[in-house]
Amino acid sequence: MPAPRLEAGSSYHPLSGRLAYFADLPEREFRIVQVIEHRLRRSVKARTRLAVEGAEMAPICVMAGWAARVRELSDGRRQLVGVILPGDVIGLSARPNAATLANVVALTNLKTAEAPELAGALRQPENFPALAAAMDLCAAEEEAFLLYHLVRLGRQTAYERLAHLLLEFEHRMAQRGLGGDGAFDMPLTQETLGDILGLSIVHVNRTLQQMRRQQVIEFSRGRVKLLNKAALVEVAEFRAPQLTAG
Amino acid sequence: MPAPRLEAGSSYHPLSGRLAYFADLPEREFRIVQVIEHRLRRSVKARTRLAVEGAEMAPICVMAGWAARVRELSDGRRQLVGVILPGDVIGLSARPNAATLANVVALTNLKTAEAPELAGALRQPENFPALAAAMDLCAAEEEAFLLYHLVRLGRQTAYERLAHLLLEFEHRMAQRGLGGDGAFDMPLTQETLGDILGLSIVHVNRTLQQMRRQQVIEFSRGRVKLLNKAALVEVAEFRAPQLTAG
DNA sequence: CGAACTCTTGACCAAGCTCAATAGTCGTGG
DNA sequence: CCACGACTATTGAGCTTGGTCAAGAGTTCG
Repeated sequence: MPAPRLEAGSSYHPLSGRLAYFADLPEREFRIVQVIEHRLRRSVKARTRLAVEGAEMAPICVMAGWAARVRELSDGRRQLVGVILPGDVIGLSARPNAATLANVVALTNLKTAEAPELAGALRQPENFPALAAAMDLCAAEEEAFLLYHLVRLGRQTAYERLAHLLLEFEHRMAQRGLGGDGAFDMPLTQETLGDILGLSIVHVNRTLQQMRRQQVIEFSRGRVKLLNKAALVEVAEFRAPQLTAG
Repeated sequence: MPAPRLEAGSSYHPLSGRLAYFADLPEREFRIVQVIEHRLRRSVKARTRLAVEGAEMAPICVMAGWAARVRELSDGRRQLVGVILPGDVIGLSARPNAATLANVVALTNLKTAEAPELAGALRQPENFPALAAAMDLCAAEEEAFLLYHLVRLGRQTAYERLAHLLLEFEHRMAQRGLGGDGAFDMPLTQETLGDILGLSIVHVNRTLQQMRRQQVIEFSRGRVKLLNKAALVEVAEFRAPQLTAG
């Protein structure tokens, strides 16, 4: 696995990057996030199972590397039902004893940090109003991405699916201060992209080639550059999630 | 639209049927549910839009009829990202000002009842512990169904998708006291099934015919009977969601 | 430096789509 | 209560997107 490339500034702190996107945290609440980000990080090897479907788990924040929620069929087919980027938290639920709904596996080597404070804050929103609100918005955004995923799989062509997925990744990475200007690290194999997009590895390859030939993307050694974002937005009908009413 | 067929007993009360499945509500909390169920119901015509993406909305319980969460592409392709059955509540969020994430449309004529009390209970779980817990489980179950939906669309064949969907419906309908013995009302056109399953109307038809020929299902005039549930479970790899740890 | 992944490309195949035509159903208005 | 119009279901024919199989070339890491 390629070592995570480090961007300027906030990239070391993807969790606070993400939460800051959703709410302005007052000093007292921000300190909780800092505690998590400075906590000793655990190294996790690629392919390790981080969570088991049906089991309970304590909240963990992914600080570096990518992971995914996975469902598998008995004959080996598998579908990634969610992609977890640096700054995402897994095992976070307002409800104690919540069962995890899908296995979670590390797609690359990871650095993780435990984050029990976040579960606590979620259960006492009156004490951590901004933090709880930001986490609620994170949860809503995750649901929005699930809906994106459904539309991609149900009604879009391979080309549209891939374009839409890349735009989602670009949006999410930029949000947490990783990448910018349409460029970001995407340490995924084409096989993994296939398991996300519901496509065969061969077809993922051909679709990538087509986008390269048309000069709308670059993608090599784990780094993506969107060369013609407007064209991608157009074909994929991508719109960033709109989470607040008004 | 066919008039909703009425089953024995709790079918008039799909909301309490559903909540009772998840928690034993003490008298005091159950009364809230009864208030909602005896409230004057509003008739909603098929195809009416019940919620608009990005807008805020007050909680509404569907008491009879089916609805769906929908995403549409500009060229007319559409994907139903969730199916709403009697007893399901839409617009329920712990967070005030929550934007709806997808349009909601009535698939049949509906009877609906406003349910603001549920939002209140969700925000004061200490006052309504059983009710809040039941609603949390409902929300978890809904997420589990979203994951089912992703696997169907991403990695299953048309036959498997349809089998899996029918089993999900059977499970959900039985849970709220509608149908039983593998039979239930499903007032959906084949076009709608296609928009759920990511298939063309023609292919839905052929797949249904195949199942009928094999005598694993009956489906006519809005009523489904699963004649060989074991076979369906086997091909679709269906497992009812497991929501609590331990 | 070799083993194990990963990517790439060609050739062929098939699940599922589109188009088209016909037959049934259902709800509504007269 | 019936007839009409609008949906809805069914079926055939031919096509396309994306899958499978296979083989070779790059990478990467121990």
